[in-house]
Amino acid sequence: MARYGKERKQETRRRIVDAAGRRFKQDGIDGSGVATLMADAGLTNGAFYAHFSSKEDLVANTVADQLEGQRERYAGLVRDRDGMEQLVREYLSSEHRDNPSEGCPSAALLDEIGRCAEPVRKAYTDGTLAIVDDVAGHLAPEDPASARGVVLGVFAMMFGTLQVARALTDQELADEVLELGVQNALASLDAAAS
Amino acid sequence: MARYGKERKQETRRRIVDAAGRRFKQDGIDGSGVATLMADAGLTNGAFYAHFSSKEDLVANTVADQLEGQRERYAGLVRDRDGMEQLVREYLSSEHRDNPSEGCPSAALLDEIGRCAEPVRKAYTDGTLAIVDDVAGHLAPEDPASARGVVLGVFAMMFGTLQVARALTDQELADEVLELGVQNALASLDAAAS
DNA sequence: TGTACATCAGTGAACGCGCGTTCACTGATGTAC
DNA sequence: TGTACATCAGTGAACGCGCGTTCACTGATGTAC
Repeated sequence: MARYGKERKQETRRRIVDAAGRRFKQDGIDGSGVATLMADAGLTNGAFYAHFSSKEDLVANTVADQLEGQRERYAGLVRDRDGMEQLVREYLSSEHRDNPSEGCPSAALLDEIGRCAEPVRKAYTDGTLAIVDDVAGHLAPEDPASARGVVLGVFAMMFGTLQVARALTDQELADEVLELGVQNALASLDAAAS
Repeated sequence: MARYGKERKQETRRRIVDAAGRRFKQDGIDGSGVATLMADAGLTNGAFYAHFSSKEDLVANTVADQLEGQRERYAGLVRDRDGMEQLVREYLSSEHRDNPSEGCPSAALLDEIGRCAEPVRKAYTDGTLAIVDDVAGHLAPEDPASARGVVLGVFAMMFGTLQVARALTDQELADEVLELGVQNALASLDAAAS
């Protein structure tokens, strides 16, 4: 099955990383086995080690890829206040709450990432800071450095809020928490922009 | 080894739940095996099913117990503004960040709890609302119902902030995120109290 | 008071299963002649 | 142009191990006589 052009292997690797991103966010990192991930990607377990040196290596690459995907998703929204508001409202929506596998990796995996070894946390730190710097650069173009902490704080708030909304069995209360989160996030961003 | 008074079995159960709380917060729920938990409690694996019907049963009971422990810890602090500030500063401290096994179960386990079956999420919902109602009742005694959402929002923010601080490899940045979180939390609580 | 018995919390080996990882093999392809 | 060969991504069985759970057994105790 080999001796295709080298881009063929890259495409397969991409399929594995995409499948892992979705599966991790749905079942957790510890909750997703290598054989399942490979089946998701349309392959058998043995092929895994032609692409990654270990499961942890995949986790680090998947975290980086997921965050880069988020950054690109946000890039178009982050250019003006209306876009920022749309970002916040989409993030703290019942659709996002109910579809973790298509959503934000931080909301789905953050406490597990915090328990991972350094390479995974490094990938998380770099990927998150790339997003935060993007947002801070548009929010306060004259002083992005000082906006960085504020933006990271707003994201941290949104991560926790979405996680709480997912854990609560009282859906009405979860909806209320999301809506209050929207108000808080917008207020913080508006304050930082002025 | 039996035929002790019935409080003897309760003490053993308590040891298991305490050990599980610490171990879950350190290694995650999926990352903690029953045999390890029982060894932590000074027992062997077989005794587990004399106390719990399944691992999930233990998880639900441990989540409830951990949150009740948090509630009691907060009860003394929540009575005035100085206490509230102390609560927030201790929560968003580097000590808490660096010692998850002795800390808040929400910060350590929230995304995993969100993936659990209904009984666990119900235990989480009830335990968290007990804390939130305690705080809201002291923060706005004349209208606790309306403060409930605000307080839950502030806690959600603190959960996400501590998780981010744990995941970042840049400790200085993590410290900054914690300090900004303190400011945000206090501002929200003060606004709700007025 | 002393002895035989019933209780049942806790032991530790075993169950089938899925985990992460390894490896001998396959077979479709690009290349060399 | 046609054929033999080298490549290597992917296969699928197997590795040792720990998982959650079950179960026959143990032995310290409270109770009955």
